Amino acid sequence: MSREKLHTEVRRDQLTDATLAVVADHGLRGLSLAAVARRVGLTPSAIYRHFPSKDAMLDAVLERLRERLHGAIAAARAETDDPVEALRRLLGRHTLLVRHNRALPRMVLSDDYHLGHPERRQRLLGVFSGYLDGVAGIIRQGQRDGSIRSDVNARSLAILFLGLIQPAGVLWTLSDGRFDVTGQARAAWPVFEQAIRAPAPPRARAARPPRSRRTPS
Amino acid sequence: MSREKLHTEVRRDQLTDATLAVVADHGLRGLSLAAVARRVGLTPSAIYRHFPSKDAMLDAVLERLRERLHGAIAAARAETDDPVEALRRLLGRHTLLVRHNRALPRMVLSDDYHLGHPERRQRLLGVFSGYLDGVAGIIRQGQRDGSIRSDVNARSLAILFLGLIQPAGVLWTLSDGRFDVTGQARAAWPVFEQAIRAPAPPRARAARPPRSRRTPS
DNA sequence: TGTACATCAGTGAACGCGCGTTCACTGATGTAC
DNA sequence: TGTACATCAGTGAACGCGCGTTCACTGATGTAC
Repeated sequence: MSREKLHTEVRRDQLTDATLAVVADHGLRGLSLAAVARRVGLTPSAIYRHFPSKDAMLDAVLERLRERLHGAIAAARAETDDPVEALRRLLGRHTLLVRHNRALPRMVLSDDYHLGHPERRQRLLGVFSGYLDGVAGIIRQGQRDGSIRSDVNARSLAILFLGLIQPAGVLWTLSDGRFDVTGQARAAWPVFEQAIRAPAPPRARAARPPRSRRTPS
Repeated sequence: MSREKLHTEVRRDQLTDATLAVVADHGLRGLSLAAVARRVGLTPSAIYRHFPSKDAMLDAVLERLRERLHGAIAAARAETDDPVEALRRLLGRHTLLVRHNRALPRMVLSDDYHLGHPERRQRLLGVFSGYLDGVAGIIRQGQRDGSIRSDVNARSLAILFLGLIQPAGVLWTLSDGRFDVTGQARAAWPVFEQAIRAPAPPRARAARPPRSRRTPS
């Protein structure tokens, strides 16, 4: 057959992409070296020229996802100084990310990926925590400048923010793309925005606490 | 060895329980007939006396999860007439459900379970939708009696409700039970409650819209 | 209450399959002279 | 610019393994008489 020979860095990139594509189409269960190799136009055994094992290849894939997630946060922060607006943009970016990387929810949520690999679960938890830290950072900025309520800790609000996308992402995956993630994000955002805004604006009109009957204990 | 012979209904129950336990401990990837059989004290081939295939056994497991999820909704509704209070109780029940059924998030979220089985994905989506319908039902009741805002459709709010638990459940799974799901639910609930409450109470004080700068288009 | 028999939940050996991985090899590519 | 050689990305056959499933069988259990 005499296949083309390419440098290992190029192949590593191709293989990582192909892995993401296979996972997007067939899930982690359907991820075999044969499927990845087929997509790139190689023999399964050729993969071992570029990765020492299937696990190592999956690690490279996780690293790529980590970059994209953290990139979304950095981009959202760079675009504006208003923390609430940054969150709104991050929501949009994250929604796009999920839509263009069907493999993302599959890999992050599927236990197959990390069960039995304690160090990998640790890494995945790290990616998750890193993302939450980024969100919490934006929120803390808002709490400092008074635009975001301070009576709930930033981390809890960050997880709540994740709740804007995650269930929608799951529904989107389950419905095979028929569920309207973007629409859900658009509908849910104003509710979230209103919920996190600081109750009393700086220019006080009436120092009345929010309408909730129960005061947080 | 002369194992004890039990009626097939009893064994089916045992096998379903054992499957949930194996999935909880080792994930769907670690779910083998051998592991399930070992847990019950049987030979792998004995399972075929009670289920025609591994898939059929998994279907029975999903049915059990469906019952528990829907049971939580029914119980929450039965306990109170106040829709907001019903949601609060449902959150508590759902949290408990996740904590006692580690297999629940694993099976519902893991694509391994449904990828390549279109009819099963359909069923899973049905379970999901059924749950959301139940939540949306409670919300609609609140929208009718004026306790829950009507400017956002009930289904979107229901998905937002799911967002109270799902990311926490994922973190809980990833951290192997170290993440405090209950605490997160407790912190997030007041924010959510306040966000969904109808902006203007019936006894009108001032017909001013909420503080959001952007009006929903 | 005892006996004869049908039922059916159990066993264990064997199967075919797909998988990740290894290994000896090939031959294109880049480099030193 | 040509030649000789080391490097290294490719191949394909073969491996061992675990898995779901089948099958002939066994023997306990429940029932009809």
